[in-house]
Amino acid sequence: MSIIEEKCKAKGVRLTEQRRIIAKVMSDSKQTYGSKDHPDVDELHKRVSSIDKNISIATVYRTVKLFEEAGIIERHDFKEGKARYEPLTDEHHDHLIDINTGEIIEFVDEEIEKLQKKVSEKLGYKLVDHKLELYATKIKKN
Amino acid sequence: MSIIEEKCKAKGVRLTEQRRIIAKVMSDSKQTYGSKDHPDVDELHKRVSSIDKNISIATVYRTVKLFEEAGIIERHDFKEGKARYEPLTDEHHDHLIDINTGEIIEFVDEEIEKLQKKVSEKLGYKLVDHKLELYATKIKKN
DNA sequence: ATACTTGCAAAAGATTTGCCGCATG
DNA sequence: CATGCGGCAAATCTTTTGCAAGTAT
Repeated sequence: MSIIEEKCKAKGVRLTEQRRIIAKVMSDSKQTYGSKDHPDVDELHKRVSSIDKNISIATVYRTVKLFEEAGIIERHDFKEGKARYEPLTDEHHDHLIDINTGEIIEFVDEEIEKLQKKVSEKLGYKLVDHKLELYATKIKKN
Repeated sequence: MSIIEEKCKAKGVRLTEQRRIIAKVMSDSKQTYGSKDHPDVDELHKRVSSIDKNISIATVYRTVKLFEEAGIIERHDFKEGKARYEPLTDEHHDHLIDINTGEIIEFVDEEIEKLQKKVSEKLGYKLVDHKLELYATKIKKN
C-alpha cells in the first residue's frame, strides 16, 4: 500500500481502484523520476494509463484536487499556465526554477521561513501558507 | 502623457491610440483604485472601454503581454486561474494575500531579499527573478 | 441500500491567433 | 508606402461539470 494511500485512509478519504492507482503514481514520483519530479495532470494521466488505460483524465483532475484539499499532495503554479503536483512531505521546502532548462531544485532556508512569519505578524496577519519561487540561471564554472 | 507611455517611448515600443489608453489606465491604477489595485484583463478591459468602447479584449491581452515583455508592467499569477497586473516600479515588493477577503498588501523586506540571493548562489545559480507570496488571515484585535 | 464515483463528452474560462482592412512611423 | 496593429470570431489549452451507470461502505 502506497504512502499516499495510507494517508487517505488516515484522513478518511474514500478509496477506489482509480484513486489507489493515482495515489501510487504520486507516491512513486520522486523515487522513480528523481527529486526534481513535479508532474502535471497530463503527465500523471500518462503514468496512470500505463497501469490502467481506462482511467480518464477527468478522474485525474478530480483526484488530484481531492488529494490537495485533503492536504496530501501539493499543487504548484509555476509560470506555465498549468498546475504541477508533488507529494506533501513533513519538511516543507521552496523551489528554485532554472529559467533556461526548467529544472526544479528544492531548498529550505529556516531563516527565510522565520522572517516571513515575522513580516506577516508585523502587518497584522497570521501566516497560513506561502509560496517562494526563485527564478535563476546556472552559474558557469570556468 | 502617462508614465507608462513615457516608458514605452524610452524603450522604443510603438504607440497607438489603443496602447496609449491602456498605458494610461495602467498608470492611473494605484492612484485611482488604491495601492492594493492589481487589475486582471477583464477589469482592464472595462476601464479602457469607459474611455474608448471599441477597444477589444484581444488588444488588451496583446498589449498587456507586450508591456510585460518590455519590462514596463508586472504580471502576477495569484491562486485564481487568471493573471493580474500592476505597473512596475523601481522599488520591488512582494505580496501578502488575505485568503478571506482577497485583499492584497504589498511589502518589502530587505533581509529576505538578501537571503534569497544567498540561497541561489549557494545552489550555484544567479537569481534573476523571484516570487514571494504570503497567504494569511487577519489577526482579530480584541 | 445509498451516497459517492467514474467515463464521456460537452461546457466553461482564460488566453491566443488567423485574417484582412487600417493606422503608424 | 511598408510594416505592423487592431477587431472580430474562431481556435486552443487547461480545468470543470452534467449525466447515466457502476461501486464502495
